[in-house]
Amino acid sequence: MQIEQKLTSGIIAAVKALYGQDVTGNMIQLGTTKKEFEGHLTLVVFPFLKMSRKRPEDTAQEIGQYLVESMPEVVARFNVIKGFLNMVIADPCWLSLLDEIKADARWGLKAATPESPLVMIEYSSPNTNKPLHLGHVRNNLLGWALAQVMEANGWRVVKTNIVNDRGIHICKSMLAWLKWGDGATPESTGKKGDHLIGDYYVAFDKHYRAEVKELTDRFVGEGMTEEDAKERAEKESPLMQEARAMLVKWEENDPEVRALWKRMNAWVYAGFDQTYKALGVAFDKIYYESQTYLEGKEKVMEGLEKGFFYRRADGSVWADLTKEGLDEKLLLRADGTSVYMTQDIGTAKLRFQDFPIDKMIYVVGNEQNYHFQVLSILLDKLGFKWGKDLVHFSYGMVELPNGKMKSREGTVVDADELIEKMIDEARTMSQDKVNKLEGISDAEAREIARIVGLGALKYFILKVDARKNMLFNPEESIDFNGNTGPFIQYTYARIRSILRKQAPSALPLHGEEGLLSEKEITLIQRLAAFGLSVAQAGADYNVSVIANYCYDLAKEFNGFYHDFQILKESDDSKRAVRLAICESVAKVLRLGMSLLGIEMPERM
RNA sequence: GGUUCCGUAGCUCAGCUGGAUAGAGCAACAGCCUUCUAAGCUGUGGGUCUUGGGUUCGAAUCCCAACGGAAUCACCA
Repeated sequence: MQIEQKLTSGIIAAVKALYGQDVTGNMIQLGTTKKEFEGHLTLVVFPFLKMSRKRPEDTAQEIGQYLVESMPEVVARFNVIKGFLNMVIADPCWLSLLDEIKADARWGLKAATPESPLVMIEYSSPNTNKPLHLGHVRNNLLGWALAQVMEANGWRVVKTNIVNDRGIHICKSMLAWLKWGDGATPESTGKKGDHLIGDYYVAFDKHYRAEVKELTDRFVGEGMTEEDAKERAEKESPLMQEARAMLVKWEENDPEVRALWKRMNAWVYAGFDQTYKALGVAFDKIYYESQTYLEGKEKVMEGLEKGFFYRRADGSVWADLTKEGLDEKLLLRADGTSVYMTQDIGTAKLRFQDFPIDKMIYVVGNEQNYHFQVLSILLDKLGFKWGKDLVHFSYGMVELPNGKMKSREGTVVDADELIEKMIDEARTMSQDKVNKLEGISDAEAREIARIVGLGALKYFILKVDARKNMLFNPEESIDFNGNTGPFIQYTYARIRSILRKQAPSALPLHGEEGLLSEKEITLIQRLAAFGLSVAQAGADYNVSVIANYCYDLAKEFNGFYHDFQILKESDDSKRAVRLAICESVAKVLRLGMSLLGIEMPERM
């Protein structure tokens, strides 16, 4: 950083001295010099041509000359190609920069203070009627990583989860369990609670569809059209009617239904906790929809009084958003019960009571873009200061080679199974390389496989832009070579192996010419840029920036590792520099990957 | 139809706050382990950046339009 700053003020002085004009910071375009040219930093001089009234080449030449003369300790020499001024930065600058990086344990990261603005991030938000799948995995990993990135940008962060623990879908599982469960529990079956409940949800669906089909056929036999018959069958299905009756009982606080509900939800939570723990995600505050779903009404009534909303003849309450280019949106049904939107308003109210929120980020799939567009307008109207600028961190779907995941067709990729499979594959992989893990206990080997397997999975998901739909091919998607989590972990493990043999010593800060190679300077330059990636990831809500940064750094380091000796370098100064680079690369890789929630193994 | 998002190598993706000859990985082929961990490194082949206009000294990047794909437009959540 410091080098760019020095250069910037040097350039401002140069233009002033040469052309007698003031330049603003944004006219100064300093970039990394392309590999095929000599130099480290490049100034684009086109913006200055109007001041110099000279050809690009001459302008660049003049500025370069001025810089070399005025600040030789920074700009050692330069060359000009068209309108580009390529500058070679003097070695001592790089050395002191490396020293700075080495000394800072949290290089590139900002720290929050009690006065920092507070951002609440909602993510995960599961239904309690079935286990988590790959879509949830993407949500959870993104939410966690985003929280880390915001923290690294100096925000105070509250991670929250709104659990959808009530509604007809839960009743379906409950009913199925009562009918066909025969008292099965996680203990009696040895099944994870969420999977057990999921099984009954599926069972309900299966029976329900059979029932609907049977009824439809009967109605068709009685002369109805296929379409009408199906509609009637769905309406009259005894199973569905039973489920609805159960929901009514639940809302009436029926002790028996409530007791069963609590019992079954507890099983699911135990299961979720296990999956969350395996994924390495956690929450600061969990809200339950059963406790919040009534909260929104008051706010809606308030909006009604203030004339933001209106009431229809049947008593239902609506928001008219046609002026905003959207539709009219229902907020309260005619019977006074709330809908999804109302609940989100209520949750917002509770959250604002609990925390002094400056910014709210919802990590929710892109199928709900419209919902959040509306929610933002409504919260703004209702006076939430962060409503207008709420962020819907909208991520794309995970698709399988044959299309979308569909629970009905059994094409859902289960989160627990996937995690287990990744760890197994990492284990198999490392067993092919026994020589490396010699003398390692079985427990350690398992821990490494866990770190690497999860690293592969997490990196695979987080390296792509969250907005895009992504393809997951169970057979070939998750690799351990190339642009992958294990590649970066492996780079880290190799460095750690070196550092175990020799710790870095103090740097020679005024090395003689030729102490640093171009590869080393490139690495220092890249290390220095970590903070920029962190800032960009935070500003754009784009965690993939961090993943790509880590990959580039690891790739760059591997080239260096291949070409240069480190421990065997006989020149003490050179060895000290190389060890410092090793240590710094390892540190920044660890920091970067930890923003993604990816752990790093000391060996693998 | 309205709204939002996406379109870059055979495949999966970077690059998008305008800058030099558009980059990685996978897959294919050819090399590199008696030397710090080969989950690595090096090389070869592979591109009308969907198309057409516009702005600019300069466009994959910004603007407009078309085409192609996705999501959504529920008294489900």
